[in-house]
Amino acid sequence: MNRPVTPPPFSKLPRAFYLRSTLTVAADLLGRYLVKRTLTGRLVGRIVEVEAYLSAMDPASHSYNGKTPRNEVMFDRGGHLYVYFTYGMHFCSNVVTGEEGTGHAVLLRAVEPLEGTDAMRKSRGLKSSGKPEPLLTNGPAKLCQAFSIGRSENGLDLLGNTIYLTTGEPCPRSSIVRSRRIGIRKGVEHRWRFFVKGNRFVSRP
DNA sequence: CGACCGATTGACT
DNA sequence: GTCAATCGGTCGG
Repeated sequence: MNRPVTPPPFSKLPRAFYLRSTLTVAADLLGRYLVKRTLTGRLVGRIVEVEAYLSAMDPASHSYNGKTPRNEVMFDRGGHLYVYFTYGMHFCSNVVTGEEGTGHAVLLRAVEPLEGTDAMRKSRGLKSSGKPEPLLTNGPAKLCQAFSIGRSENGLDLLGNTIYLTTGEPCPRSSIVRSRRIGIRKGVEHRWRFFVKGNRFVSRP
């Protein structure tokens, strides 16, 4: 077998990708591929929507009040996965950015399913049908369910071989839309949400 | 400890 | 548009 982990022309994003400023990373995440390797195959999705959370300057961020048992992964070095449980039933996943101790992260809000869509449908509890549908992964908790991302994935290093991001198809700046984040009630809200213009897999237009 | 509540989703008026 | 589901994290007493 020995099938390559990242078949050309896609390669795993390097540590340096995640160590840049959070807003830069957020915008640059659009178009990249989220990959999860499982026992039965790969799950792949193209990132089309993200939100940045900026620690001490951001009342809406879990890291606003410093490190706690729940958010400690946010303070890891950039390139780790922060997964949290919310509303008693949902998981959401973030990419940690910046140097160790900063507490910044980018929430993955939506991806376009590219590979492993049958497994995603099964994980989502949806009936089989033909083409990939936005319902599979057009929300932060939906994509976690589709990719089976939960407590055991919290803290994973994205430079490992379980879950990682690849170069994918970087989104041209002209196709990036910036808006206020969704569902934020604390503090004065910022335009720290980024999504691919006109993409039908985005959670909300 | 008890109380409040959330970076959501899906069902429904 | 409204609203309940459901429970761990966080904070106040």
